[in-house]
Amino acid sequence: MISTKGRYALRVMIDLAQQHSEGYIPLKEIAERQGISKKYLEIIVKELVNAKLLRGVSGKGGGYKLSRKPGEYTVGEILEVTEGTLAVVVCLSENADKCPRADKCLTLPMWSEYNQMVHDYFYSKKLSDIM
Amino acid sequence: MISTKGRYALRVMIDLAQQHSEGYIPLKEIAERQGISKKYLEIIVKELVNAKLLRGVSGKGGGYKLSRKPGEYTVGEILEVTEGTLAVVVCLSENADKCPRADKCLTLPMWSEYNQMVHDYFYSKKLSDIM
DNA sequence: CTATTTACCTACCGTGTCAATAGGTAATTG
DNA sequence: CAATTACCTATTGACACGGTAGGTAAATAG
Repeated sequence: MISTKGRYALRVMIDLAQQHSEGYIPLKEIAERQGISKKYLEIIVKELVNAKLLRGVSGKGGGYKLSRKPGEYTVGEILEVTEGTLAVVVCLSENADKCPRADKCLTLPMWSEYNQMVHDYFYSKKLSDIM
Repeated sequence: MISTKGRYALRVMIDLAQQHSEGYIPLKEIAERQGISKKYLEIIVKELVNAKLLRGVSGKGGGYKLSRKPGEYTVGEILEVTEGTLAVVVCLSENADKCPRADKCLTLPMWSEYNQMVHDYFYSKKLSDIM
């Protein structure tokens, strides 16, 4: 299940996409507009900055801003930053050590197919598609 | 992410499907064949029994058995029993109270579409498809 | 140069779930 | 009666979720 963190991140990104080309937007404004605790958003936004999806500037007149155009973000990459992974089972996550049962595992093909489906869905959806 | 519980449940169901029409299979055998802790499987199997997906019989000669034919189970219902829900966001889970933002929520349509996709995938996949 | 505004940083907390383990009781059969 | 099996009730440690609290650093306006 997609957690609050991922869902909030997406809403922040959409919010910023809508204010795009208006300079830096303070988090306070976003939090109020979205009705989300600013304190909690700080954590989320920090991760988005670390991943270079956003740019943040301190001080008066500062705030946050998309670092690309809305059409150049996929929903998948936004979710992956905040959710850690989009993998649908642990065996298919990035840093999983090869399962010894993999060869004979009857369920693995299904998980792989499902995983692919989920990946394709979110990586073909652009931020600009949902604003 | 699908938890160990759901993945184990599926493996138990497949195991039993393969031993189908061989009477009741003791959990000990399944646990050994699958290389999963029997104690932990007890918890999972209990839920499957409660949901009437399996029949369990105590005593010598007892064990577990599918209550239907493998082709009559969907992967979706098996996962739903053990995972609690298949909903991809909390707003779309069974017992969620209507979100006040629903009308204007820009992300909801995407979650709904995604939710539908996941649901369709797992409910169109039969147990007999993955044995 | 100072006050204000903003991001950024560290720490903490309560609750719940996951993945098990432990140690029984009840039912059924040979 | 003995053996086998399911079934039941805890308990545990680790960790993630969804926050809150309170501070420091940077940048700008005046």
